[in-house]
Amino acid sequence: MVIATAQVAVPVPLLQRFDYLPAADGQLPSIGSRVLVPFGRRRLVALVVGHGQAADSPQLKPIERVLDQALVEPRLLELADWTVRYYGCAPGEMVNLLLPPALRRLKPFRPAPPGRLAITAAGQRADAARAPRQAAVLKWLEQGPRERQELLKLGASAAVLKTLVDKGWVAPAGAEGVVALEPGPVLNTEQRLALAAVLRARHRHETLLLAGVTGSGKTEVYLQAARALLRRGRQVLMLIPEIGLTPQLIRRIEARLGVAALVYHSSLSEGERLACWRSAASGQARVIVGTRSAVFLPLARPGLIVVDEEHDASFKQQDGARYHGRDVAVMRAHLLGIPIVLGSATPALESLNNVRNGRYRMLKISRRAGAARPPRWSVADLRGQRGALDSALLVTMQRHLDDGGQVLLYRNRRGYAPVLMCPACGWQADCQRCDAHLTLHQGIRRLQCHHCGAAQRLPPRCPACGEPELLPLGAGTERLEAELRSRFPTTPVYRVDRDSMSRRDEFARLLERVRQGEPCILVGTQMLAKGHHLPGVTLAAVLDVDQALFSADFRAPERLGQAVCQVAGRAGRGDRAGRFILQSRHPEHPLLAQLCRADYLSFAEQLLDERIAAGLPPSASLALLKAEAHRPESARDFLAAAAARMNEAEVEVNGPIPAVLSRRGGYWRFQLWLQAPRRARLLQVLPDWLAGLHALPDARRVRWHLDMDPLEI
DNA sequence: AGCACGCCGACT
DNA sequence: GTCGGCGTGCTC
Repeated sequence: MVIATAQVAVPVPLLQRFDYLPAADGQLPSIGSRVLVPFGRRRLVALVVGHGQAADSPQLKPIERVLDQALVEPRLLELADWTVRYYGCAPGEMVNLLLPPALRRLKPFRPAPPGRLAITAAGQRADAARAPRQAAVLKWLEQGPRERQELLKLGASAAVLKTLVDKGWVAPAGAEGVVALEPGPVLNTEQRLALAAVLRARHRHETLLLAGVTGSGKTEVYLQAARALLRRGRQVLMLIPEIGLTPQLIRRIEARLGVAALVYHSSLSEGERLACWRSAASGQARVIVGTRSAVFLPLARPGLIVVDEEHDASFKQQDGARYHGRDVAVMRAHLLGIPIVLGSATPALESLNNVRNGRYRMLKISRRAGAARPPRWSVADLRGQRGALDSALLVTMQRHLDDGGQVLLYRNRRGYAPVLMCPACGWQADCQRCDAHLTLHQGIRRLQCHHCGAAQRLPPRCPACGEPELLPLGAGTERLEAELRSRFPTTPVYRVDRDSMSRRDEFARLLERVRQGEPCILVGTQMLAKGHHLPGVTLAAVLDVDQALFSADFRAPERLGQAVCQVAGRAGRGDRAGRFILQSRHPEHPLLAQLCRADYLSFAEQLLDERIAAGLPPSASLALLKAEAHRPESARDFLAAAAARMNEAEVEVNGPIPAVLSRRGGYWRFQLWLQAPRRARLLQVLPDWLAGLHALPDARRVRWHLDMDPLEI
């Protein structure tokens, strides 16, 4: 006998859905319902993803309770389903993708009091003359939203705050509605054309790649497009790579669009995430800015998706469901039938390839906004130089500082020195658990492994031979900072990296100070290069590009070009001309010549030709099966068994080969390359193959996962 | 992933 | 005599 069942995605790493009988009331919950199900000896929060029929069998259990009928709308379910199938992960991951943590808990979630409070429109009209304590709070909030903690410190009591929230005079910041509007700049011709193209697509799906040089005012295009859709009552979702500078972005969006913008990312508290999730689902949140996980936020009236800095690798999730936020966003816009704008000064080759094959439309902005001009480029030859800084660069720096300019130096290595060596016996400080050197951090007198986090005190002498003077080799940002301080004693030197900017507002405050315009030197890592507008910077330099020139990773040239162009893009964004210098010991390297000769887009088009010629992504589809184990043979044998089971002529299998970092955190890492000229074919054969791997005896002894469209090899 | 069951070594 | 190590089996 067959009976009707609910197909349920249960959050376990198994490749099946599970069938359940209706709950005690006999009704099957509708698709998208959040349910509580018995699972083994446990009870789990899960999602109904389908209805079906199954042969009646004693192993079928009834759903214990329906927590929310039809909580997740079908199109979002479809998106999550596409994601788990495309990336080869367990259907149960859908639960993690679709529900905020608060709704994945067994216990009903008690929302914590909101972090930031703001006065509402009703609160502004309210007459609280008879309630002096409430009036005081309203007065404080008239100057802008404040932290709850801050209000309590000022003397508000929790009871007063609760009363105000209950009356609707005060609300969690972001839900308060209209903010004062600020006029924006006038768009130039290219910006207007880009905006017009986005607006033409407003009733249908189209992927628009907004390739605008650094400083070209891409954000302004997003904002005006967003405004048009907001006017039609639609919501706008904007994805950004990292949360570093969201407060500034939020302020700008609110000031220009006159509506509250909500933030969604994983470092919010569970309560805040839930509030944002609900607000997005209800349609109350008009603009939502978030990191990749926000791509799965429910939207009542979606109108436009924007992915800013679409080339950025942080859109790729590196654990759990390893999805690419940009690519899922494109799929979502497709399912919703709405336009999506991918913006970048340095688009990913994947996106450029999609322009070539007609899937995306390119919108170019080739000139900077306002009066700013592109910086002048040159390469400095580091050969024969003793320190990490070329002497000609130092002279140029001095000249720019004397002229009242600011200098920005990029070095992609934090710490004092990447290697610590004994000059007597050749010993080097290496990580015990990784195939890597330890980085010297002089300030805290420690050696740190940047791959596994291991740290130890700085040894007073060589552990191998007793030599007391150990030699730091190479220079990270910390050493550069010290060297710059001694060479420019009267100029402020600011270091920007994860070590020096531990608190988020610290960096924001520094940027604020730098924008005052006083001459200074900024030295830092990625953090410094990403999208900041620093009009006072007239000179920017990349201090060492050489390791990228000879990397084994086929994406290294692309990443190098992106980093270089982003750093160059920091120079000359104000009214003064900018200068950009690349330091290298291989100034004649063709890649550098190519980069300097052309703009990023021609450089990238050429790289794309080379990739296509070599049959590498994005022309071919690539997936990596990555495995790691304490014993190297376990990982290698597992992958070898996996390789033997792939019997598809169209899928080329390579490996197992050791990963670039062959040992990390005590695990030996290997990978198997699966490459196919046609993505569809690869996707077709993967599910059965993966299911077979789960059944392999070694599958439990080895940590492994599939990485579809890997960015890190 | 959890969580149980099960079968072998050092402890009150 | 038992507490607990982790191998392996199962989850609608």
